[in-house]
Amino acid sequence: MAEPYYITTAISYPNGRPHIGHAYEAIAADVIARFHRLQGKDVRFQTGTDEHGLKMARKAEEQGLTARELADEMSGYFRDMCDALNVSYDRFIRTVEPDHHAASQAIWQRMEAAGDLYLDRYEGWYSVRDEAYYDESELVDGEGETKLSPQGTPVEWTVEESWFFRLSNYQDRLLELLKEPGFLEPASRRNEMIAFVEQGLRDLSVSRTSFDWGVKVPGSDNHVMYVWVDALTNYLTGLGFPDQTESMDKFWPADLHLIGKDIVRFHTIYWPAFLMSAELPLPKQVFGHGFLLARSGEKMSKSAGDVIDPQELAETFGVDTLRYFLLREVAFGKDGSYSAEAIVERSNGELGNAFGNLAQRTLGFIAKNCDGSLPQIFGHTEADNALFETVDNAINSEIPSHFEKLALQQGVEAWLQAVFACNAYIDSEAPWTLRKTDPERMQTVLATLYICIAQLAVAIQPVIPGSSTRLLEAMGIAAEHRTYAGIRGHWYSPLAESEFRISAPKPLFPRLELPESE
RNA sequence: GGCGGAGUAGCUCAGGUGGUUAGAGCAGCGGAAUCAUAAUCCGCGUGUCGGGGGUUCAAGUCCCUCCUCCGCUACCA
Repeated sequence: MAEPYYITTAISYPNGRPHIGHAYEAIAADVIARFHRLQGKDVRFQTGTDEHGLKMARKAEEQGLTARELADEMSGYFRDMCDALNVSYDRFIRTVEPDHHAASQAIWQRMEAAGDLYLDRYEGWYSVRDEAYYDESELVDGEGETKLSPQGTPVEWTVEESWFFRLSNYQDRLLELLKEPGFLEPASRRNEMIAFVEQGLRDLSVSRTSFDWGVKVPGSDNHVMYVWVDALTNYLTGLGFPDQTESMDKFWPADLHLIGKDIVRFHTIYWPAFLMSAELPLPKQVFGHGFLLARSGEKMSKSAGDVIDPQELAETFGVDTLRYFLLREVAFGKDGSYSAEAIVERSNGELGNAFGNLAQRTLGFIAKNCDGSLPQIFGHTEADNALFETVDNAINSEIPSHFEKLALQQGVEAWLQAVFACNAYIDSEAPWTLRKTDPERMQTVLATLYICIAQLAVAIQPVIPGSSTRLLEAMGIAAEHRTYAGIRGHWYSPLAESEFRISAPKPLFPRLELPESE
């Protein structure tokens, strides 16, 4: 039975349209999911939207909609984005779905049974305008005796009945967990969370009575759960929790929660504590990726107002080009920047000139000079074997080990180096000269390239699935050979001896021009 | 304020536990080739490794200090 692998993105809060940051996370998760599928694993990949909470309720009110109507509309945009970006999720979850409410109430009841929930009062300085409580230390003095929030809005001492979670009970176990190497990556985030726990954990207010757009607290109908309690539970809902389903057995605990660096605390402190309380296994790894900044250095977020529609970017530059760019340009885990110039440069330089053109010149040459039949092999030289070794080392060792460690940028870099090696090889072997001087050697050189190109196309499938598949189909590579293991097998000679004929190839990555409007 | 991270070629960045002439990609310059999406290949870098001080036979790599930028410092998500 294939090894299971469960990966999730954070679920997006759809109080605005998807922006490039959402696209980045979805694409990165998709690349990881596709990579593990190619490794032969049984992958489950979940993404979705987190639709409860005060902000959604308020937004709906502003627009004269019910919260549900707004959620339905907005969630659709996120799903459309995933589909447009070729994100291969197994389930797109919505927290408004009945099974999710059931799952959230079930985990609540388990936490309650463990004695970790109690009813008390939450009091503090509340800003109506900010809809947030502030700590005494954060307040600034206003005119006279008044206190103001850090945003300068008025605050008043407010008391609200609330359920609390005994987060403080889990301090020691959380510290141990956070210190486990690998649980929280990249490591730069680890110290922050350790410091957070070490300063002492207060119990967490986990219900609200001031609005009702959320999951009802079992037995306390006037309370809805704090959105994070229900949001985090989505990772279980998708597997059928609380039922002891086959999926639960197989996929829980999750192998990877891929999230943005801004919500690391919720995933590495609150979530593990909830799971400990509910006596459920903990996720194996949480990875907090960085933010995408516009070249100007500003954060591409909905609040900044500089929303760039990812689907528009995909239409302008191509889905695969956008996917490739995001992985190649940004060191995974760090912040990165994007610009039309940078996308065009990467696409033309690496996808078009290096890889696309390699395929084009090789396949075109074969189509023109071998009557469309695949060339024969008349014994390999040292140069051939050196190239095979380079490519094999890339696809069998470097790329997988980098991807395994979520060093996605370096994985793509290793792939590109192998592409460069193929271009150097074709130049030094010069089949266009051999055509006149040594036709047999020419065939061997072309066959060598054919094999290497197919291997490179397979290796880069997770990143540019559409283009890779198109190329592999044009090359006659059967679906069962389009895996890391399959493409290293013995497929070339049978293919060459088959009825397969290659036709004149079409450019894989057309040359891009910089859009006028940028 | 406290804790943590970063400052390396024009640009983007690599450089575990200190050790031969500090590296890569892009851009730039020169050359080769002409199969190909005018794409490719080869060659070319005297950089105060943020400033200053120190330890050491030897420091980008350790210690001290200063400057600049960034992250975290709980109940919006």
